[in-house]
Amino acid sequence: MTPLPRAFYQRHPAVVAPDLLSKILVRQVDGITISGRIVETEAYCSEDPASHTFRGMTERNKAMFGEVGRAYIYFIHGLHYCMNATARLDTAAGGVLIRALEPLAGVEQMQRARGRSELRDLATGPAKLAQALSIDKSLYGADLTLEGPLFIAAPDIESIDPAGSIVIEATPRIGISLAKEVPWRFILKGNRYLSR
DNA sequence: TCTCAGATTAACT
DNA sequence: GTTAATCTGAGAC
Repeated sequence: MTPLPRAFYQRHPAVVAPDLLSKILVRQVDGITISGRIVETEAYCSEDPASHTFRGMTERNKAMFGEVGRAYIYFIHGLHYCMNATARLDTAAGGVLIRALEPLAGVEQMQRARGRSELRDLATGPAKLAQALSIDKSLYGADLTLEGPLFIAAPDIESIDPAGSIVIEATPRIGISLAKEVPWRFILKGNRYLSR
């Protein structure tokens, strides 16, 4: 499992987001490895009215103004965490929201953390996957390019679907009130583990 | 398909 | 001080 290099994230979020599909999000905690295939992402940048960074830097969003390839984690609606990978090029700030995972390793740990057994109920949404992987503010700013507690890796060559049936579709983003028409949500079309 | 509770962060008045 | 937010789960219909 080799982490994606820093340069991967030194591109516009709308380029990084579709490229993150089929990559592996890895969480290592208490000697347990939890991982999942990324099947749904959304891009946000500082020129984007729907982004947390549109109105400038705050204590909460500062990660998206800093080094790329790090975790931006925020608390939403009073009880859920969501996770972004910071990414940008020629914008003041940017990030890619990881919205859904297909469970690979550590399924039992995910089931424990979520309190549910259904595979399709473990990480099929941004706050669900954060809960399944025990992601909270202690991982804010974690370096995703090093094999640490949280990183993103390219899949092993033998785990790539030989049929090559990967179809990426771009759609409008979910749960935002501005810039609703911008097609910056990217999904592996037909995957069973999308958030909807 | 809809509504609502849950209860932090930050923008806005 | 008020409101809306990159959301989920449960319950009404």
